[in-house]
Formats: sequence, C-alpha cells, structure tokens
Amino acid sequence: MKIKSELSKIIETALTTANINADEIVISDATKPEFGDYQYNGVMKLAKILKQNPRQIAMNVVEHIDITGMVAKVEVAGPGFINIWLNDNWLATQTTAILEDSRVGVGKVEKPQRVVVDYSGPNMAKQMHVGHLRSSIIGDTLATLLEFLGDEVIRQNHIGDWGTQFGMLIAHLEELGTDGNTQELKDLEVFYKNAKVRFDESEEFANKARDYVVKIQSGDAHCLKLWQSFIDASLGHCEEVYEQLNVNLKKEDVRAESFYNDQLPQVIETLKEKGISTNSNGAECVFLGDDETPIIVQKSDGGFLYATTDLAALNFRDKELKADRICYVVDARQAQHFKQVFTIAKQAGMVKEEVALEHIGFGTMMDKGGKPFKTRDGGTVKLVDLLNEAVVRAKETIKEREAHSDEALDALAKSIGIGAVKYADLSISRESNYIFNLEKMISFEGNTSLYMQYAYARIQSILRKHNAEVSGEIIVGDAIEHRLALMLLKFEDTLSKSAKEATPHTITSYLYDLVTVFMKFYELNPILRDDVDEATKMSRLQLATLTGNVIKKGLEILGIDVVDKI
RNA sequence: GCGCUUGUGGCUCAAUUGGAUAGAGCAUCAGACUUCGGAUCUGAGGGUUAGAGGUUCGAGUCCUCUCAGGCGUACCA
Repeated sequence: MKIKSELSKIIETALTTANINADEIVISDATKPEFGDYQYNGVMKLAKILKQNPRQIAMNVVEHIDITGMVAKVEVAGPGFINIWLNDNWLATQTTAILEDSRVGVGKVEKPQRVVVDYSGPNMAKQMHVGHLRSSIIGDTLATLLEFLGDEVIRQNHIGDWGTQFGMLIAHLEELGTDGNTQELKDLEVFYKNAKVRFDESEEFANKARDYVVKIQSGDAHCLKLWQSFIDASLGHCEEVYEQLNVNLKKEDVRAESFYNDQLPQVIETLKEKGISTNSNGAECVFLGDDETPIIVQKSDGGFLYATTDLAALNFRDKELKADRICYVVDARQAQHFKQVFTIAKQAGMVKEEVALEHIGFGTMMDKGGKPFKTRDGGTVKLVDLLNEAVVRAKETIKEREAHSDEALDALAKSIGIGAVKYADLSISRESNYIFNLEKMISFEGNTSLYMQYAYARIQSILRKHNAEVSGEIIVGDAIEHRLALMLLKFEDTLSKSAKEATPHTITSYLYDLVTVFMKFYELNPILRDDVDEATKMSRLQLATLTGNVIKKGLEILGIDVVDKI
C-alpha cells in the first residue's frame, strides 16, 4: 500500500479546491502518536510564497480534506502543521485485503528500470576477508529488493583476476604441478605467501613470473591454462562463502577485469579522439576541472590502470547491457575515484547522459577498539573463519534453551548465526564505519535478527497452538491494533524508500518497529484465551499471521532465514 | 599543503533530507507473571547534537571559522 502517495493525492485535491498551487506534496510520518499518523508540513513553505498567515492557510486546506474514506480526522497544530489520522475501518479493510497476498500488499514499480548492480568484487589472488562482507550483502540486498519491486536486475561480480601478481601465482602453481588441485590452493593466503617467498628468493623465478604476466596477456595457451585453473580454484572459495552467506551470486554473474582487457586500447582511443585525455610525463592523463593531479588511464610503459577498466566496464554496461541505472557497491573510500570515472564516462559519451550512475559507498568495519579489523597477530580476518565462529556461537546459545536434534540444531545455528552477522551489518546506515561485536549481534535483545526471528517463531507457535483454520476479517478495535495495522501497511513505502536510496537499514529499522509494536499488541491483547470472542480471536490471529508474513518477506529481502521454532 | 569525510547520553546506533519536546537498544535502577514461548513487557535517570558565530517562522541537518579523528592525493586495485 502506497499510503504516502495516496495521502498526497488527498492533500493535492484539497489544495486545488482551496485554490492553492503547490508543486510537490511531501507527506511525512508523524513524530509522535499525539500528532496522528501522518503530517503535512508544506503549508509553512506555501505561506512564505503567498505571504499569508500559515495557520490561516492550514485551516483553509483542512476544511477541504476528504474525511470520508482513508482519513478519519485532520487537525491544524503549531505554526501550521496538518496532522492526519487514518480511519480504523479503512486500515481493517486494507489489511484484510492483503492476507492472502504473497507480496503482502507491495505492488510493482510503474516504470521498471534495467539496473546493473556491481557488488562483491573479490580479488582472486586472495582469500575473501571481512571487507568483502559489506559489499556482498549490501549489494545482494539491493539486487533482491529491486527485483522484488519489479526492476530488471543484472548482477555483476567484477572480480580482480588480472594484473602483475598473477604471473607470480601461476609460476608457483606450475612448480607445484599443473593440475590445479594442489593442496596448497586450499588456503590462498598461504599460497600467496609461498609464491612471494619464491619470487623474492629466486631471480630465475621472478623473471619467469614477469614473463608469465606478459604471456597471459598475449594469450599464451600454457599460461592461460594455468591461470584459468587458478581462477577456478579461487572462485570456488568465493562460491562457498556466497553459499554460506545466502548471497545470490552465480558464475554467470562474473564479469571479471580480464573480460574488459581487449577493450582497453579502445577506451584510450576514444579519450584521445575527444580531446579528454592528454599526455603528461609519458602517461596518458585526464585532468578534471582545476585538479592538478590527473586520473591516469595509461601508464608511461603502456600498461592500463583500474580507472581504464572501470571506464570500459561503464561503456559495456551502457552499450551492451543497456542499463538505466548502474550501482557500484564499493567502499566509501573510493568515492573520488567513482566521481571522476563517472564524469569522464559521461563526457566521453561512454555512458548516456540520462543513465543514473551511483556509487553506493559503505564504511569500514572496525574492531571493538575502533581500529580496522584484524586478527590478534595483525593479519586479515578471513570471512569464512568469522562466519564459522558466528555459527558456533549461535549453536552454543540455542543449545542451552531447548533440545533439538543434531540436524535441526545445525540448520538453526546457521540461520541464526549468519542472520545475526548480516542483520547487524545491514542495520547500520551504510556510509558510517561500524564496530564489529559478535556478542551483540547474537543477542536476543534490541535491534537484532534474533529478536525478529523470535517474534516470527512466537507467531508460528500461536498458530500451531490454535491448530485450526484462520478466517474472517481484521477488525481494528483499539489504539494498538491501529498502530499494528498501520505498520503492516507501511511496508511498501519502506521498501520504496530503501530502494531509492539504497539503504538496507531502512528495512531493518522498519522491521524492528513492526516487531516492537507487535510485541506490545501481544502483551495487551490476548489471542487464544477463552474469554476472547470468536470474531476478535480471528481478527487477532489474522493480524499475527500478517505480521509473520511481513517479517518473513522483509528478512527474505535481506537474505536472512526465518525459523518456525527456536 | 590541498581535497573528501566524520563528530549525537557511559557504550552501540537512529532521526522520513529544514519541522513540533533529538528517538531506540545495551548498561544502571525500579516494576509486571498460576508464561497464548519471560529470549517478553512497563517505567525512571542519563543530551548545550565537538565548540563559536550566521541564515529564518523553525537547524543535529544549510553557510563560515575553530578543535579532534578518518580517508584520499602521478603511473597498485
């Protein structure tokens, strides 16, 4: 239910009949229950333009608002706020209407776009570390969300599989045996370290490594084969992590750096032709605005850089993938880089002017002391280790409570442990750095996944206990049911906002609010007690069912499982 | 040096993009139960939104300066 746009229409009609012009009508949530459900604050701005008393205008508008349908009451407050209360019967009808809806009342966007979401982007030379977590799950949430809302999403995993380090790696691989199944590949960190040792200790090896870099790039069959087997092994590691994280990235979503390799000379040609780049100190450079430091697109030795690859990718995504919107889910520290690359791409006509280019930046994960996340001995924390630990912790916690079969316990621990890590990450506004604290994540209190999962399990428990058909209409009988019904209907507005701004935390805080309201409802209004009449019981069961459905759908978009029993 | 960015109770985070008395959760203290799953709910204390000016009906949010942190800054990605 698009409540806000419905209310906008009502206000617009009122303004028109009152002979007032307003360009954009913004409805916001009421800040407090006493102020109603929603408010319109635009009158104060209009007053300035019309040079009239804002309260007077507000009174005038209020008189023309239709209060026969969705709106029950309107009031002027303060300097000219218009407070709006929704009608209980309307809330009841609307919630009843979506009881059987698999989309829980969420419609599809009117104008679907073709959106490229670039996320995860691990480096094949290394094990995935915690830094990749954010890109993977924020990107995946965005992709799932846009898809659910009706956009056509093209996932792109821009993996790092190209560059000088691969010469060293495949030379090392060759020494170990060319089958690519060597034991050492099980841990890329170790493999990399050993390769580096060989590179430093042997001049012969180092020369071979440099030679192999050139050979891969020129398409030497032997080296390409080595390279490919290395990439396959490394990508295999990533896929295990995606599987565990419930991240929907497949092999066919991979469009690696190497894919753009043969398009790089053309990028330089285009930049030269359009007079965008110039030669400076032997390197091909783009100077933007008054900046003194250029963006280098080709090194003096002829080699290309990551800006070049990104330009080629932008070109490809516009020309071949025909995207309307391109989202890069990449660390916020690369903000300037993307700003520059986007500017160049548009100037050079590699991307059409109307295509939206967005850098979806995110902050860094810190340890408890507020420093960048490292292991005790100062190394990088592997993502696999971290996730495994979360699952182990989750298992310990739930084991204390109730007896489960080993199989059920493992599945439960995975859903809860992984869910906790993902939820904690997604619930923080993405641009800020955040402090990683596993104990807090697996807590049952506060804004955590477990609190949501618990609420869901509780609802399922009620339904099991009832153990009969649930039918009939929702009745909104008191203030708490009013709030709950309204929260349920706000789901669509929440998702739209989250999609527009690419902010997963909009969804988590909504879910938290929803569950909080549900818990209050549940405390105040008994459902299955004997003294509750049949119609009320059914209505409350329906409200509980619908709440469960929304929690499930919300968590599903975040890639987090619900469980029927904890 | 220049540029970008951040600063909100003891701690971790919000604040619908300029709206009403800045909200939550931890932690602390005080309550509720013959539990529809207490892994819950109710309440209290705790804030000059880093500091100082400015813009206006109205500022955590916009502008200027100061202080403190983070990041980037010519051939890594």
